[in-house]
Amino acid sequence: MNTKEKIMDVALNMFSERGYEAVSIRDICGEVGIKESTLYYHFKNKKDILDSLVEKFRAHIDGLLCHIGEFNSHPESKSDKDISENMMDTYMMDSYLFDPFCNLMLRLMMIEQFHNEEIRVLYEKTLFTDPYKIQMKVFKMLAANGVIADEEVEWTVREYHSYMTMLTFKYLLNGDLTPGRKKAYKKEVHDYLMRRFNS
Amino acid sequence: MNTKEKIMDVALNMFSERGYEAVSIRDICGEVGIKESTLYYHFKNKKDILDSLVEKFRAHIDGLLCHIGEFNSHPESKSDKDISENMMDTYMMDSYLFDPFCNLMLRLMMIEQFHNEEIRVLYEKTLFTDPYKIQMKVFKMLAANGVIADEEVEWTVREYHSYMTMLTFKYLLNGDLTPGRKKAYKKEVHDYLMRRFNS
DNA sequence: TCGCCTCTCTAACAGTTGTTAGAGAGATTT
DNA sequence: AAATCTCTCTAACAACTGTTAGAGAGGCGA
Repeated sequence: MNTKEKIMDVALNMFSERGYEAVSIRDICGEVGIKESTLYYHFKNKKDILDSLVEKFRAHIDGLLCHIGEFNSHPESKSDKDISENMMDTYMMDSYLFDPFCNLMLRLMMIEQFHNEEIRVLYEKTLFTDPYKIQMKVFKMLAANGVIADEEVEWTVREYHSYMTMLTFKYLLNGDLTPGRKKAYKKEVHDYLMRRFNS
Repeated sequence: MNTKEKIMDVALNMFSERGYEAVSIRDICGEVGIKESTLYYHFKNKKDILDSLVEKFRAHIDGLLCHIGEFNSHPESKSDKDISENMMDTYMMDSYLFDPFCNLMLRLMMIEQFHNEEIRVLYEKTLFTDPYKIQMKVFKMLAANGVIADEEVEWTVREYHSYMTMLTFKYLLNGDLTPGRKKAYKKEVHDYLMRRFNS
């Protein structure tokens, strides 16, 4: 990890805990182990660090969404049962909520969205719009395979989406992401899936 | 509204948009129209403003929860139908989510919870634990009145709670609380209630 | 009228903020 | 060997931070 990456890593950790404005250049440099002027060799100003993080995040989720799209068009490798059990907790929200970079970016976006419209739009897309779209895609596929009825799709997706969103805010975007909270999240997801789709 | 109240009002508006640390004493005093030293006559330091807001919020929700408790013990004044339609969107979450003071406090708590354990606990209680408890109480009453089956109560509450929580984050705690977002929230609540309990 | 209480002011403090100019060290290219 | 490029440093800047000492003005009861 080079200096520029180290700066972004440290900055994200600090921004996601205390907010962008509350973190000083000296806080970041102290943690990285460089002088302030060195930071200005890699970034043109403080805002540039935030912009770079947002840009990196965009590229990151574009990659993930693209990967999910590919998976959806080649589902033959798995049985229907596997899809309903496995896909949901492996390929949908978890992949970008458990990932440390995405998780910290979401925290940062949760803080900054109130006074930064660009971040607000990205925040809404990442937590609400995109997951809903992906989940809709998956459930439509399940309906096409006869696993659930066509007319149930819309409200099944809405309920599923709301449940996962609530669990995300309650366990993954609440305080530190401790092993305990991760475990509680996984248990709740499992309990919901068992009751809703395996009974 | 006296000076102290004006300071708290302005401070809450600024804290809830930019976060506690990002707002300076001079920002607040400038907006209120007083000199910095005057602020220190009313508050012993900056942290004291935040603490006073949290204290005021605690008293505020205690009052609301108490009021809901009273209402629940005198339900005779309404018919069963009224309860299932009216109580849900009038007495449960809306009362403290639409209220401007509570809404701004929740935004502030959303920002500060990541580095303030006291606020994190209050945040979790306000958005997750308390609403779930209240909703459980209401649905148990509905079950006692034969409106829904006893064994359905737990998961009905879980689903209802998750749906309302998702809508809260999506519409009431996302960007400015515009009339448009308020209206969209109400429409989604109405659609959900119609489908889930009136079909 | 006197002193007291409540509230606001002017003026300043030491420390922190984002940012820049310019120099030096090491590696790579000419 | 000379020149260039990449990266880091020292040292400073003006503006801003939270906070305080102390004075002044208006209203109150004695």
